[in-house]
Amino acid sequence: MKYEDYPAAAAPPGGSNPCDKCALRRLEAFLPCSPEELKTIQSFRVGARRVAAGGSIIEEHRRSPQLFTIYSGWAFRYKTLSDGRRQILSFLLAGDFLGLQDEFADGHTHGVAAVSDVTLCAFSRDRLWELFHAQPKLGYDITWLAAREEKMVDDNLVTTGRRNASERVAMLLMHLFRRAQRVGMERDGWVEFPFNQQHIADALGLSLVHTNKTLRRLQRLGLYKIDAGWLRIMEPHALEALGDYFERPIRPTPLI
Amino acid sequence: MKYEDYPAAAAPPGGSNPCDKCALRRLEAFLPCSPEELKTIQSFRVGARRVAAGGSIIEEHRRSPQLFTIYSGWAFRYKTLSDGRRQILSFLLAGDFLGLQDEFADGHTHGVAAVSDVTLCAFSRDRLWELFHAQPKLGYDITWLAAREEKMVDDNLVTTGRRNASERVAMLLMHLFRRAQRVGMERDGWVEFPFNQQHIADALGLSLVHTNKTLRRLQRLGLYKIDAGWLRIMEPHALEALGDYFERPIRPTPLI
DNA sequence: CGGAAATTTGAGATCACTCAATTGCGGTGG
DNA sequence: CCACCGCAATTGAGTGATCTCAAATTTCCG
Repeated sequence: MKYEDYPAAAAPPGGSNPCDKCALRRLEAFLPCSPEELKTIQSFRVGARRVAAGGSIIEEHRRSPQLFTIYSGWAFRYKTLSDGRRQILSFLLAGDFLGLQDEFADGHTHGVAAVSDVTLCAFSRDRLWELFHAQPKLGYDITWLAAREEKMVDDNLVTTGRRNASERVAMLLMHLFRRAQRVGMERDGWVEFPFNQQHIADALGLSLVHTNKTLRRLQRLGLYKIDAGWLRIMEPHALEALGDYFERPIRPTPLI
Repeated sequence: MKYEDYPAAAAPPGGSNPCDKCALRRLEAFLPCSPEELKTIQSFRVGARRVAAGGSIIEEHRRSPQLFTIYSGWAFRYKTLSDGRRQILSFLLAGDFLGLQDEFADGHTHGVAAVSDVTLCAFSRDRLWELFHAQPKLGYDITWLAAREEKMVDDNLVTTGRRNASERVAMLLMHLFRRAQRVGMERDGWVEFPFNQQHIADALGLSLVHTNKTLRRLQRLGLYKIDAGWLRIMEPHALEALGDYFERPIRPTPLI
């Protein structure tokens, strides 16, 4: 695995001292961070990266030399079986930290791909241990993020294992909407929604055709609207009840 | 949440200085640990707990005041929907660390129940942060364990989302066998297998009846045997190929 | 030995899948 | 400006895997 295999780091978003000025840190969704921690994060950071919609962020069977925090855009983690069946494990958006699993498993974890154009902050994997050592608090925070991500996968597992098609779709729409809302992506009740039906099918463990039919049914019931890549939830309570999924207000989380 | 709600800690397995003498630490599956780390772990430890087969280790909607490492026996993490449908998220056995998710989510994560009789080492949740602070290496190890657990849930999600019934069963049998083998539970090719078909169905997202029929089919093909609560894999290659699941030798992991 | 729980089997219903064709839409070249 | 292309979305039809219901049968346990 060589660094050169990766595109050169682009200019980090936000100028020369980006972590200070990072727009994400102004959101209520994220916990404040001491100047000292910020400095450590900054030194851990090696640059930014931009991946076009549809592009690959981490190859499925390769170990990325970097860890990332998503700055903007939607991505997803996935695994494929040898005959091509694909399962999306979870979706990622601003503030999500990725690449950690690779640290502890010898490759063969999961791939990450961009749905929309994605901007990422890149961190040096080599210095991860150093980070834990220098600032135990940041280590604790990373554990926090890992636990939070696992909780999301747990939820998805319940969905594919025990919910029927309508319930799955209802739950996913609410889940994605709420998460986007949380990081300030809502505009007049609409949220950017760059997913196609194949993404949804692969996330829910359904076929493309059945996903389409289910999506249409809920749309005809007036529960949600999708227009030109934007999503609006018309009947949040109905969708939550249908999916038996009640997202409680999420506590602020750390931002690395 | 009061401590009194929990049964009093029983005598820790292994005597008065158990972490030193812990039988698990002699296994190749676990990384060695410096005397200093061991001392910190020891001080973090508040006792042991024993839960009878079928008993509850962590209630689904309550925050456990303790974290645990499994010392012996099989357990599982699960979630239930409001109408009672249950999904098993993952199985736990010796060396697995549990209760971490609760640290970062306000309850409402998952329940943990014992399949066989289970013995656990209990740790004080209050002192978790202190542990990260005092021994960053142990914090790093806990993150490692969290990432490893997430990887298992990822695998299960692929299973319920994209594998058919036979593939699911094949993959689960191999998975459980290999994990038990890894921590020294194999005896003459057999491994203790205290699960009933409802457990398997709930883990795989199948109905009980269909699980039974699938299990029988694979058994009639001579791929495995179950006898008096013990499992033997007769055709590992066939099961691995069927499940498209090839467990690679797992690296030694930390043991907290 | 008796009773409860777990397993097994059969039968019919249903949800989700596959195959196949059509429609809608944005982009592109003439 | 329009015909044409490719991809995503949509719809229909028939199939099949899995589910539910129901009833044995076996195993476990007191």
